[in-house]
Amino acid sequence: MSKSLKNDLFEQFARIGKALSSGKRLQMLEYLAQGERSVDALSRMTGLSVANTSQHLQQLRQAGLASARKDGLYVYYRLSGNGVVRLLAALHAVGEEHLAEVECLVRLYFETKDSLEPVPGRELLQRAKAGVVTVLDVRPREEYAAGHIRGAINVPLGELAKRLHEIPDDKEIVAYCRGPYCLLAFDAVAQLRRKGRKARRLEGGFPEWKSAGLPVESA
Amino acid sequence: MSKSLKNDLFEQFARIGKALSSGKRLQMLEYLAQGERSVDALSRMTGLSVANTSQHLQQLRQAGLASARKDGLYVYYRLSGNGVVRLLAALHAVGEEHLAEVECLVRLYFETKDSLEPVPGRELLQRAKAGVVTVLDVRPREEYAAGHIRGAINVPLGELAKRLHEIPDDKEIVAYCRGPYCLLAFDAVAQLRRKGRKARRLEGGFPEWKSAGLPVESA
DNA sequence: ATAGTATTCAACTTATTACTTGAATAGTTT
DNA sequence: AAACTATTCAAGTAATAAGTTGAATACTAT
Repeated sequence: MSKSLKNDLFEQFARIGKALSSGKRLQMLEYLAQGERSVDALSRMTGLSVANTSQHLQQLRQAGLASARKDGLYVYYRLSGNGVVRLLAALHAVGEEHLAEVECLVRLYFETKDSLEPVPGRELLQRAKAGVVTVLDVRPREEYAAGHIRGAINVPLGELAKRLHEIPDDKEIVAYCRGPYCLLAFDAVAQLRRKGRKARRLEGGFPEWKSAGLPVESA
Repeated sequence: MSKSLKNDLFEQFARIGKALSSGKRLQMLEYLAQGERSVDALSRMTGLSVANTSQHLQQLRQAGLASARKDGLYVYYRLSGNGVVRLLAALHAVGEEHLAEVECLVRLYFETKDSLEPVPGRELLQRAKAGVVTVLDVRPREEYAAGHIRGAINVPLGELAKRLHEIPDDKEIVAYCRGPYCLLAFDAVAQLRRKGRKARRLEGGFPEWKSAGLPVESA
C-alpha cells in the first residue's frame, strides 16, 4: 500500500479530529444536533464573538461535520448528516468509558450513579403507548418547537419548579434533553425526585431518538 | 445548571478530539487496532523518532484511547476498548460520507470504481457454498478466535505478505474485517491485487454478517 | 556490578491554532 | 439610494502543539 496515499488518507481523517478538538466546537455541534441555528444564535449560546463563532463554524464545515444554508440575512448551520450524531455519540461513549474525569464531573453533579439509570428509547416508546409514562422535554421552548418526541410535553428546566403542577403526578416521568451529555435532563430528574416524583432520564436524547427513526413531531 | 461544569465536560471530550487530530496518531490507532504493539515497533511502522512516538502514545493514553502494559524491556500499547474501534469507524464513516477528498483518495487507491464494489453478504454465502471463493478474515487472531464467518481462514493483515502461499490461488478471495469502515480489508484487497490475486471486499464486516443471521463459528 | 536496550523526560525551536479587531460583503428595510 | 444587519475576511498577537535532541530511568543479560 502506497505510504503517502495512506498518509494522505489519515490526514484527511485528522481534519475531522481537529474539528472535534475544541470544547467550544463540541458545544456548537451539540446545539446544532437540535436543529439548524444561525451564526448569531450560536454566538449568543456559546458566548463567543460573532467572528470567532463564524470561524469555528467554517472549520466544522470544512471537516464535513456541518453545512450551511443562507436565507436572507442569516446563515443557518446544521449537522451534515446522521453519521455526525453517531460520531458524537461514539465520542461520548469513549469519554464515559475511559476518562475518569468525565465520570468524576458527572458524579460531582449528581452524587450517585444509579440515580442516572436511563430508560432505553424502545422501552419508553412502549410505555408511552401504554399511557403509563409522561414524557417530559426539558429543553428550551424553541428547541422543542423545532422538533420533539411525539406526545412529549415541554417544560424548560428553568420553569420546572413553577410548572410542576402541569405534570400529572400519577405516572412515572421520563425526561429528556439534547443528548447523553446534555445535562438538562439529569438536572430535571434530580429536581423531580426531590419533589417526590418518580422520574428517570431517557437514554440519549432527542437527536438519538430521531436518528433511530422513532416517532417525532414538531409544533 | 452550572455553566462551568458543562464547559469542563466539553473540554474533557475535546481531549479525545485532540488525540484524533493528528494523522500520525490515527495511523498508530489503526496499527493498534490490529493488536498490541511496542513503542519501538510503532516507531518503525510510522517512521517517527522513538521519543516522538512515545509522546504521541502518551497522548492517546491520556485521552483514554489506548492503554499500556509493560513486559520486561518493552511497553506494549493497545486500544483501550471496543468503544475506540467504534469511534474510529464513525470517524471513517463521516470522512467517506462528507469529505470529497477521502473519496478521491480511496478511488485513486483502487484505480477504478467497480473494483471497490463490495460483495454483498448473501452473494458471498452462495458462492462460498459453491466452493468458488476463499473467505479471508484479516482481523487479529484473538478477534477471529472470538467468532468468524463459517469457513473463513484467518491471516491477520500484518502477516499477509508472508503467508500468501497459504491462500489458494485458484479462487477469488473475499476479505473482511470489522465493519464497513475498518480499513483492514481495503488494505488486504489492495495487497492481494498487487500480487495478481483476484480479490474483493465483503460488504460490511463480521458484526454485520453475524447480525444478519448468517453462519458463524468460533475457534 | 557493567554494558546494553527500550522507554520516558525535559528543554528547546518551529509551526499551528484561538481569539481579537476593524474592515469588507451581501442582503433587507425605509 | 441610504441606513442597517448578519456574516465573512484579513491581519495581528498570544497560546498551544509538533518534533528534535540529549539525558534519565528501568529493565535484561553478561
